[in-house]
Amino acid sequence: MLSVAANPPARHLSGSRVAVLLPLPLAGVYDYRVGEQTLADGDLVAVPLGRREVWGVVWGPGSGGCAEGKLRPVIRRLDARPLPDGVRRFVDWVAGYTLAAPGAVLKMAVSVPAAFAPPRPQAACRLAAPPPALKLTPARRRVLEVAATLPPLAAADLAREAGVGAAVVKGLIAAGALDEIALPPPPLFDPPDSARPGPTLSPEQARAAAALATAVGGGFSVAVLDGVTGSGKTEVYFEAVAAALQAGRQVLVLLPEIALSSQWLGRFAARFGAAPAEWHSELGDARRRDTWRAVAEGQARVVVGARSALFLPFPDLGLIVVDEEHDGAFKQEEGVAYHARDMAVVRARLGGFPIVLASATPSLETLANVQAGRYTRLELPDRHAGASMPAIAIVDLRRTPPPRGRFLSPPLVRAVEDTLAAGEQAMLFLNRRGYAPLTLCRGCGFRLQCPHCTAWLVEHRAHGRLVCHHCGYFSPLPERCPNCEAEASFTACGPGVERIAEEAARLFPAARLAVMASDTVSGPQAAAELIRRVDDHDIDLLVGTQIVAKGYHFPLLTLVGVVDADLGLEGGDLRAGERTHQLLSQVAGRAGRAERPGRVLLQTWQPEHPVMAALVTGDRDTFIAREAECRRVAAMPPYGRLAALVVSGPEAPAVDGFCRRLARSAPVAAGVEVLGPAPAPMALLRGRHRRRFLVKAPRTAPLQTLLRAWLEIEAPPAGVRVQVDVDPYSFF
DNA sequence: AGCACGCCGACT
DNA sequence: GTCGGCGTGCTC
Repeated sequence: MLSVAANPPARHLSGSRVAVLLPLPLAGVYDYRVGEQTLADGDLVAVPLGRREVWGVVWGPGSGGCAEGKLRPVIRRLDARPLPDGVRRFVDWVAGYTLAAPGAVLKMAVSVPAAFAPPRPQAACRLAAPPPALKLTPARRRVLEVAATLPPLAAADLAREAGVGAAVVKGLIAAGALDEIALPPPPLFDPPDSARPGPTLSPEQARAAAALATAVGGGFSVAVLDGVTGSGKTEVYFEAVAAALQAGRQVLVLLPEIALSSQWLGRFAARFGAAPAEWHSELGDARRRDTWRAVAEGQARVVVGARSALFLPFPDLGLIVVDEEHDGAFKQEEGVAYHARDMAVVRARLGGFPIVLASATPSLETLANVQAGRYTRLELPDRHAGASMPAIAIVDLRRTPPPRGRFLSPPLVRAVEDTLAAGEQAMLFLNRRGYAPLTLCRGCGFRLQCPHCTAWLVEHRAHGRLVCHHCGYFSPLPERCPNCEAEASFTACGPGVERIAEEAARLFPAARLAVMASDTVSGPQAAAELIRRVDDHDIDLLVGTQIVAKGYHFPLLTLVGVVDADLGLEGGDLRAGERTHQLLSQVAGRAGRAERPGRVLLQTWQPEHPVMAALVTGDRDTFIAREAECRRVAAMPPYGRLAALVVSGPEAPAVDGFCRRLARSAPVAAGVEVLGPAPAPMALLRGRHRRRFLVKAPRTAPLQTLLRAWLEIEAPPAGVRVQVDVDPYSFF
C-alpha cells in the first residue's frame, strides 16, 4: 500500500497554548490553554466560549493574539478521529480563496449533529455459566441451544432464531443464564470488490481506462475524460476507481445531483458488488452521522456525493472523480461561495493524488487548462455498443410556428406521433417549471410579481397557486386584478412544463404521459420510481425540465423535442452560449442510446445562432474555439478573473450609501477594473435590496489580497451585508 | 452562530 | 412600577 502519510501531527503539551478553530463565522482561530491531556493538531475538543460549550478543532500552536489573562482551558478532547491533515489544509485553502471565514468552511467539513457521540454499542447475548437453580422450560432450552451454537446475537435476533418471544430471552438474562456483552457496531458499508471482472471495454475505452489506472499509481494529476454521451465514460472511470481501491485508498465521486442518480448507483453495484456510501442533503440525521464516521474511520471506501461530500474527513483519499464536471450545480452560491469542481482539483493537489473530470461537454475552463498543458485529455469519440449519435435537426419557428396559444410546432407534433406509433418513447424538454412563467391581467396588463423579489410569480396549476422561484413565496391566484379590479381577467403567458404536458395530453390522448420537474418528483425515491416506470415502458411521453437531462439511459427513448432551445440565451450572461450548448447536448444525448437511432428536434426562433449550428453539425470544437476567443479578447474567465461583491440590506438607502463609500475606496492595481455598483440582476431578493460590484482582474493579479484589503477599510452599517463570490458562475 | 446586555411599550 | 420585544456586540 502506497503511503503518503505526512509527519505525525504536532503535539501540544499540558499547560501550553493551542489555536482552536471553531465552527463559527469568526475571523480566525481562538487560543486556549491545554489541560491535563496532551493534544495534537486535528484533535476535536470541547472548549468554553462565553457561557456555552462548543466543539472545535486543534489547528496548531497558539496564535498569541489574545492576552494571557483572557485565556481559558480546553474542557476535554472528544472521542473522535482527529481531522486529517489534508482536510485541515483544504479548509484553510478554501477559506483563503473564497474569502470566507475559516470557521464557516470548517462547519461544512464537520456539519454532523452528534458526530462525536460514541456510536451506540450493540448488546449481544452470550451463554453464561448456568446458574444452579435455573428453571428450564422448553422455550428456555431452545434459546440456550441456539446461544450455544451461534455467535453472540442481539436479544431480539436470538429470540427470533429460537422461535420464542422476547420475554424468554429477557428472563434468561435476568436469571443469569445469559450474559450481555457489547458488540462492535456492524460495518455500515460492504467493501466494494475491485477484483470483480469489469465489462468488456472497446479499444478506446480500454486505452483511456489504462491511462487512468496508471495515473492512480502516481501523484497529483488531472485527467479530463472527454466523451460524447453514451460513450461509456462511467465504465472507464470505474477502472480508475478499482485501481485506487486495489491500492488501498478511498475514492470520492462527485455527481451534480446525487439525489437523482439511482441509475448510477445501480451501475456501481453491478460493477463492484456493493453499494457506495452516499452523501447528499436528503440524508437523515442518523444516516448522515454514521456515514461521516464511516468515512472518518476509513470504513466507507467509496463515497458518491453532491458537492458537500468534498469536505468529508477522508483519512486516506486517493482519487476523486467529478462526473459531469461542466454542470452548474457544482457551484455553491449561498454562504461560502465555491465551485466544487475547482475545489476538488485543489483537494487532489493538496493530497497528492489524481483527479478525473468527466463530461461530454467539458467547461471552457477545463478545456483551457487542457490547452495550457495543465490537464491531460482522454477522448472517447464514439458511442459504445454500436449506438449512433442522434440526428439533431432545427425546427424554424419563423417558418413552421405552432398554432396560436400553443407551443408545439407541426413538425414536432408529427415526430412525436411517428415515434409513439412505432412503439417508442419520446421526451419533451423545457427548462421551466410550472404552468406559465408570467401571469398578466387582460384588462390592464398588470403583471403578478413577487412582493419580496424582482421576479414574476409562476403559476403552478397542479397546486393551484402562484409561486416565486427565488424565495419560495406563494399565494393563490387572486379572484380579481389588484390593479383594475377586473374579475377572472388573468391570462397565462408563455409555457412551463405543466402547460406543455396539458397540450401534449390533448394532442396525444393515447400516450401515457408523465411530468418530471424538481417540484413534481419529491426526493430520490420518487425520482427512482419514475425512472423505473420509464424504463419499464409504463410511460410513452416524458415532459421534463433539466432534471431529465442528467445521465439517464432509456433504451426505447428515440425522440427528444426541445420546446424552446433559445431559452438559456436570454440575458447577458457570460456563459449563456456555453451553458445552452452543454444543456442541449446533454438532453439530446438522451435520444437513441441503444441500438435504435435517435433524433432530436430543436424548436428555435434563431436557427442561425452559433449554438444551434454547433448542435446540428455536431462540431463542438469549433463552437468552443469561437467562444474561447470571445472570452480571451474580453479578458473574461478563463483568461481573466472575476469576483462579484453583492451588497444587500433591507433598506435601499443604506445599501446605496455604503456602495458609494466602497466605490470611493475601490482597489487600484494594474489591469484591475472595478465595475459598479449596479443593481444586481435580482435587485430585490427575499426582501433585500441588492447592488453588485464586479471586479475584473488579470489571471496573475492577487485578487484575494486586493479584495481583503478593500473590505477591511470600512465595516458595513447595521443590516447591510457584503457577500463575496470569487469566480461567480451565474449572474443572478 | 448563540447568548448576552440594553433600551422602549402593555401588563399586574 | 415590571416583563419582554429583538437590535448590536462579544466570545480565546
